[in-house]
This record gives sequence, structure tokens and C-alpha cells, in this order.
Amino acid sequence: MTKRSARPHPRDATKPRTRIQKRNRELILGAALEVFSKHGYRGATLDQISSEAGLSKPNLLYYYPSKEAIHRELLHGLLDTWLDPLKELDHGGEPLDEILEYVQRKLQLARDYPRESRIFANEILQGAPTILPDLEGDLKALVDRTAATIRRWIETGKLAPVDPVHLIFSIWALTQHYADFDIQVRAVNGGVDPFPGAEQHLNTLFRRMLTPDQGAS
Amino acid sequence: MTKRSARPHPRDATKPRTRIQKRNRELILGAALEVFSKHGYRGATLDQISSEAGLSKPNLLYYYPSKEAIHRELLHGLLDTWLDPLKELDHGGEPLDEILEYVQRKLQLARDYPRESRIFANEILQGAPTILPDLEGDLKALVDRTAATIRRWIETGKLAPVDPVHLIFSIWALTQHYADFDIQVRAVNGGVDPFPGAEQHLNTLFRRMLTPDQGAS
DNA sequence: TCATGATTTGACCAACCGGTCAAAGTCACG
DNA sequence: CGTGACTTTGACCGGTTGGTCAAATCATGA
Repeated sequence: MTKRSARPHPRDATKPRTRIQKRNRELILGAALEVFSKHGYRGATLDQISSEAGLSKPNLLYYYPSKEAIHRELLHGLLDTWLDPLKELDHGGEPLDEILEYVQRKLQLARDYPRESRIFANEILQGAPTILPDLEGDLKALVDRTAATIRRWIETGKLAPVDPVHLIFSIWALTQHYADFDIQVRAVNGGVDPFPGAEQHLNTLFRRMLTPDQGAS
Repeated sequence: MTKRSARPHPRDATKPRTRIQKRNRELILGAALEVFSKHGYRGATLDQISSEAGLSKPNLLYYYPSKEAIHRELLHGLLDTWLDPLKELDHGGEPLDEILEYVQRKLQLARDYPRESRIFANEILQGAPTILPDLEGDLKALVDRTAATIRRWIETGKLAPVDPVHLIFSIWALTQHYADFDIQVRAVNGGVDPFPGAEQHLNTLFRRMLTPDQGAS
């Protein structure tokens, strides 16, 4: 009848209690970001992550119950960061400017956080085994909301008619391409940093696509 | 001094000698395509591939010396298929039509061969460990050639001015997105097949982007 | 039919990998 | 300074995986 007591992991999987827990969890997630982004989920090993974090392997498993748990928490944190630029879109702003600014925000995210982008890409490529529910839930809701706004913008004639959902896909595809396929892009680009060119290219691309015809009544 | 003889693999890694070799190599590559595309290189196992191919594991390794060798040969075969649409571009044709047709060919490839696309995406994501030389060689050469033609088209005023290389990146990004991120696309799209919409969307997108201004002198 | 090379496989192995455990060390606070 | 909870780790384990090997089977043509 003594307490089953002292499960190997800190009291709860939820919020960190002590200073040490906070520090080490951050250390682990940082290391996991590096290793998962470089080798993918399957290619990454707990030894690599623990070594990168400066902790022992059993110590990792003291803070997280399994490799999968680390991956899951990392991914959920990422999703928020990744959706932020779309949430910041001002539904009452000037249509063309709002979209062009969104494109630039997303491109900067791809440039500044390529590891996050690659982990996300890897997850989707594998069929989104851990975040499919979030895609079908939060993400779809956010896209539906944004699409409705874009549709309204088109109706008022401030934007050329395009399929709003495919427009959003296009923005994602074009911006993430520079992060996820970085090696290919640089190989073809002769090793030159593609981002300055991309910034200007995407700006003119979307401006031409979305500027309504002048001749309309 | 007897011959070192009877290395476990068929005479050469080059061309198949017998009917059986041809059949089994194709069987293996087909199975590898299925398994690698579903689980990635690291996540795929020889057992899965051999089972999918209907052969025993040692039999696999009779035809290919290692897992990596299978992957390498598969990847090289894919690259050709993948570059074909760009090679078919008629440098003497009508600029806008040629590019729009190229977009459609690439999109159909993404729809009809998503497994090939995903294997390719996975390879690039991991830093192109096996085909980087091909990217820097054949692919870059092909892109440079195409970019030169596009530049000429722009100079003759048949195409709006855009950066040719980034234009090619855009085509790749937009078309492959529908294959590689299929799950995400469908999740957001409410499970609806996105390809019909994509076909029309990309057509209007590139037409608007590339049609030269009418008012030009 | 028989010999020879091509093909196939069951048994096996060493390395790796995710995860466990008991014991030892450390921290904070009364 | 003691004590109970928190943290850390060396040693270990069972399952998986890429790959090997010797022996068996098959195909072919002289």
C-alpha cells in the first residue's frame, strides 16, 4: 500500500515546475530542432539529441517519456510559429498590401527559420502522422476564415479574381520552397544567396497576379 | 591462386545480362519506389522492400550490393523523368504558350507520379547527399539554357520582364507542392481533389504574371 | 544427361537504437 | 545539518536492421 511513487518523470508532462526543468526542456527542444531538421524523425537518434543538448540519454528520457513525445511537442510549438504570419493579416486593411506583406513575412520566416520549415515539411511528407488533426482543425479553420476575406476583397474589385484557397497554397509553396529545397536552389543558382532575388520576384509575381484589370467598369 | 571468383553479385553493376535479372531489378526498383516514397530513405527497411517485391532479403542483396545502391539507382532514374518536361520546352515556340504548357506538364507529373516526387523531395530535404553533383551539373546546365531562352523572349517583348531562374523555381515550387504536401492540401481543402482547381489556378496565375503590358511602345 | 554458372534462401551476426533501472548525487528548505 | 524530493547516470536489455555466408536449387546449352 505504499505510494507507487517516484515515476521516473517529473510529476506531469504539462508545465515545468523548477528552474532546472525549464532550462533542460528548452535545451532538449533546441537540440531536437537541430537534429530532427538535419536527419528527419526516423534518421535522428536519441544519442544525437542528448549529445547536442549536453545531457545523457537517460536524462533526456527523464524529461520526456519517449522520442516521439519530444517530436510531438516540438512540432506543436512549431505550428504556432508557422501560422502566426497568416493570423497577423489585417482583414480590414488594404487588400493588395496585406497579401504582399504576408508573402514577405512568410519568406522572411523561411529565410530565418529554415530548420523549423524543414521539420514541418518532413512531417507533411510522411503523411502528417502526428499533426494531421491540427491541420484539419485549426489550420483549416484559419484558411477558411482568410479565404472568406479574400473572396470579399475580390467582390469589391480591390483584387483580381483568383481562387482564394489556391492563392494561399501558392504563397506557402513559393515561400517554403526556398527553405526546404535550399540545396537545390543554391545548386542551380550557382551558390548565390537566392533570398534577395526571391523577395523581389515574389513581390512582382503576386502584384501582377492580384492587381485588378484597369479597364473594368 | 584460384580465382577469387563468385562474388555474390551478378558480374557487373551495369547492365542486366539475363531475362531474370531484368525482371527482378525492375521488381526491386518498383518496390523501392513504393517503400522509399512512403517512409523515406531512413525509415524504409530492406525487409519491407523485399517483401513488397516478393523476394527474399538476401536475394535483394544479390542484385544490389546495398540499400544505398538501390536508392541511388532509383534516384538517378527519377531525375531523368523529372527533367523531361523542361527538356521538351520548344525554344523556338510561342513564349507564353510554351511556359503555360510546361506548367501543365509538370502539374500532371505531380498528379500522376506523386511517389516519385516525394522521393525526390525527401532527397533534397536531407541535403541531396546522393544527387547533389547531378543538380550542380546537368540540372544547372539545363536551367541556364532555359533561362537564356526566357531572357531572349523577354527582350523581344513577348513576355513580361521577370527573373527567369526564379520563374523556374516558381513553377517547380507550385507544381510539386500539390504532390509533396498532398495531405496538407487535402486537409485544408476539405478532402476535395485539388488538381482540377490547381490546373486552372496555375494557368491564370502564370498568364497574368507573364503577359506583357499592352501599353508598351 | 550432365556440368557449369546463375539464382535463391535459411541461418546467422554485429551494430545500433529506444528505452529501463537501480543507485548515486544534488538541491532547497525547515 | 538533515531529510525528502528532484536530478543524473552507468550498465544493461530486447528488438530491429543492414548485411554475410555456405549450401541448396534452378536454368541452360553442349
